[in-house]
Amino acid sequence: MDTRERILHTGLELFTERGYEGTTLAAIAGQIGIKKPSLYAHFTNKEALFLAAVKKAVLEYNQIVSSELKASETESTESQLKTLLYRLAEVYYDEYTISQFYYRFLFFPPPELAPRMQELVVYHGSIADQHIEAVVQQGKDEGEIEPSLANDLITEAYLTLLSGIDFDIRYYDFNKKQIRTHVDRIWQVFWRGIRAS
Amino acid sequence: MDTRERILHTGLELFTERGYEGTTLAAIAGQIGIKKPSLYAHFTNKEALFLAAVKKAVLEYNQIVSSELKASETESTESQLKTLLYRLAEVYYDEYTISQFYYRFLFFPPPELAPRMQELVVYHGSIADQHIEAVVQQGKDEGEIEPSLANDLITEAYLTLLSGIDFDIRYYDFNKKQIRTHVDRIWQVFWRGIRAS
DNA sequence: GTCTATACGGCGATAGAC
DNA sequence: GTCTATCGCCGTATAGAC
Repeated sequence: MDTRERILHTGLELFTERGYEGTTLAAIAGQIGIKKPSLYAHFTNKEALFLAAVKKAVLEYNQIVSSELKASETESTESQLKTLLYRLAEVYYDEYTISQFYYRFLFFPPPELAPRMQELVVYHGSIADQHIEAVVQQGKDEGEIEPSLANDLITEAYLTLLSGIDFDIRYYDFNKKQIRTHVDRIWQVFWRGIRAS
Repeated sequence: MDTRERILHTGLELFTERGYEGTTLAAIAGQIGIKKPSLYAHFTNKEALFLAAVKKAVLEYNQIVSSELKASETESTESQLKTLLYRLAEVYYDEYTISQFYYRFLFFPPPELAPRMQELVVYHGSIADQHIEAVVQQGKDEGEIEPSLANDLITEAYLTLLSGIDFDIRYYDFNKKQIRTHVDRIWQVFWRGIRAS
């Protein structure tokens, strides 16, 4: 990993933990074993460093989500949708820094940088949307899912469920095992809500 | 409102918008028309001011949630649970500063203050838990809700749905009308999941 | 309880040698 | 590309008059 990458990597960690104003350039430099002024050989200033970290986080996070979506196997629709919930929830643990950074600054950006950050954020929502709608349609074709419920309605509910799980992980500080149990439990209600009657 | 209260009020606003390190004492003082050193007549230092704001936010937020819970009327179980979702979601808009402050610093506290903050946070989860379980039980008694689903299972799913709505408001930047539509839509799936078959 | 004046440190950023 | 040295500014916090 070259120096620029090491700076971004450490920057992501520290910005995640301490926020934009709470993170000093000296701390970033110190953690990778160089001095503060050396950073300026790689980035024009603190803002540019931070925005480069945002770009990296957005790209990586979307890539992680995409790869989890693609990895879904050809199981039953129910198990496919449920497995996807596990996987996307577990991104929080397996890619802790990226996902914490992503949500921290998506929800609470430094006000003066918010305009320039929005250009960098490409909503992955639409990618997930399409994928889930396709699985839902497959579930209908196979007679597993209630045909009278519109695909986009089911997808919307599913994504809100996913949001809720994401929220709960942070709010209740669930560990990986607790999250599995949590997903298992609420899935019973959700599946009952969309399965063919 | 006395000066101490005005300081806390403005502090909540600025901490919410700019974070702990991003908020300066001069900015707080300036916004209420006094000078920076005057703050020290009311709080021993910045940390104490912030922790007092945290205490205020936690108390007010829990009070708001509690009063929304108590306000539920004697309608059908379905409409009662659905109305509660609207109300709790709309707290975000009606009490924007308090609820943003609450979640910002619950999820992303200044690391050095996290220990002292935890003492101040009393989870309102258990209050909501009990209330919702009672409504669920009532729904079973009246034959509206599927009796084979455990009360705590339904409550857990309901609260995750609420978390998801909270998350979506912030993530998609929904306005009040969009949130009503969103809740209406996902409620169809959730209700189908818990209603008596 | 508010003010002016000021101390003190740490911040982002630059200059210039190697 | 990294360093030492240093600048200028602004942050929290204190002293002491009114």
